[in-house]
Amino acid sequence: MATSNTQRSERNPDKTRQVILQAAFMEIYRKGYQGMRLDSVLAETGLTKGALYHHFSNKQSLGYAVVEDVIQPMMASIWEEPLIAADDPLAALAEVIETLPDKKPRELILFGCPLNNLIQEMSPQDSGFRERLDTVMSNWHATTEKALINAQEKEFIRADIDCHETATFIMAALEGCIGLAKSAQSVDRLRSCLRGLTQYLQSLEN
Amino acid sequence: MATSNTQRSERNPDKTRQVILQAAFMEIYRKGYQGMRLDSVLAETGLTKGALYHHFSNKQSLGYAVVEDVIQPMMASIWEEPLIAADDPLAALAEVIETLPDKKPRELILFGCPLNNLIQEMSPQDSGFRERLDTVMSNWHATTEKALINAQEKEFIRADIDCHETATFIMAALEGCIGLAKSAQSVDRLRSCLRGLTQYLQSLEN
DNA sequence: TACGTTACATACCAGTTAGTATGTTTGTCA
DNA sequence: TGACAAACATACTAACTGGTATGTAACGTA
Repeated sequence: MATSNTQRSERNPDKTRQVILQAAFMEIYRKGYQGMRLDSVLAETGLTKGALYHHFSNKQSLGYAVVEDVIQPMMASIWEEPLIAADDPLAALAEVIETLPDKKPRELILFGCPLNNLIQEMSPQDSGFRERLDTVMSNWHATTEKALINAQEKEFIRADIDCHETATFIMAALEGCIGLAKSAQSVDRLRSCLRGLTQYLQSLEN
Repeated sequence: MATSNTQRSERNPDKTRQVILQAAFMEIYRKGYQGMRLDSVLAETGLTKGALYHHFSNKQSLGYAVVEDVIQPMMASIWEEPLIAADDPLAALAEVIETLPDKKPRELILFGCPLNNLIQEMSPQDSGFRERLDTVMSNWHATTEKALINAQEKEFIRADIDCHETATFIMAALEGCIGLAKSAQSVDRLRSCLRGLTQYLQSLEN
């Protein structure tokens, strides 16, 4: 009964799994899925092949797990939580977008959006990735659309606006801004580009 | 003196180089630079290692050449030529954007934009790629900005618009739309998303 | 406390892939 | 026409990389 719960490293399979997932995520974020090397992931965690292949059946399933267990919750925490119960959903949306460069400016400019990176790389090549990534996109779209509908009901934005289509465009424009900043590797360029998006958001106002 | 100029395959180094470049471009377009295999390129062309390493010093320089000699001219032909001398630059811009899904719908949805793909994959990893891709982006931005300034001078769009920033946002939004369509693999979704962009363009009008 | 299972570690393998060394043919030019 | 360089082809290698086979220590459990 004397289980040492001091999160030390005696034996903790759940934590081990998370450690692998997190390291794999960072490697994929930096090098892409195809560029990610299992050996690099293991070197960073201090674990070995045995541990990795105990928790994941192969490289592909590790990649899938990164989408489902890392990227999906990450997107939810960034978007769902701030938007779900905001008084002014449009303002909340603009707030999230504008403060994005402040969170992790260096990583965001260097490596872009983890979700978008994987979509661009893997969607055409692997249907398993495509379906999982599409699910994350659908969830994101749903929360964005809900926020817009909510804002429309509260008459913050015009009644003639197609919330479904607008949500799609906002997502696209945002990913586009982040992606464009990557070629220039400049925070200023990111902010400048995002200003165009906030202007667009303003053009929706009632 | 009897050089058979019937473009047959006696010996034609320039053509050989172009054949390699074109095959490499398609492989990169489909699999990414890291996913592109020299053997696949050679298999498609019917050539061998000797030919490839005679024209290019290594994989990297082949990748660089694809950016400079294939992607750069491709972007120029799509953007510069239609916009450079249009009577109504804003309408011409909207025209290019709207007709984009009609050109190569299948490839565009499956594999996205060749330029954006390479930026997202290679900019963080290889400064040689980054600089060359940034040059292409700068040229594209210059022509877009010129079109906007031209439209502003002809009073097609409002005088208070920052053409530099707006050009950046248009590029970002367009790449975003194309990228988003990839996860859904749907032409409808691309068109729907582009409608948001054309709406934005309309909001610039005088 | 013996036993089986989980959670790893270690050692190794086979296929892939960029790159090289060398040979051969074609065109050019003195 | 003979020599020389350009334009390839062929054969090979070394390193990487995902995956496997096997061993072992921790943990729950009857």
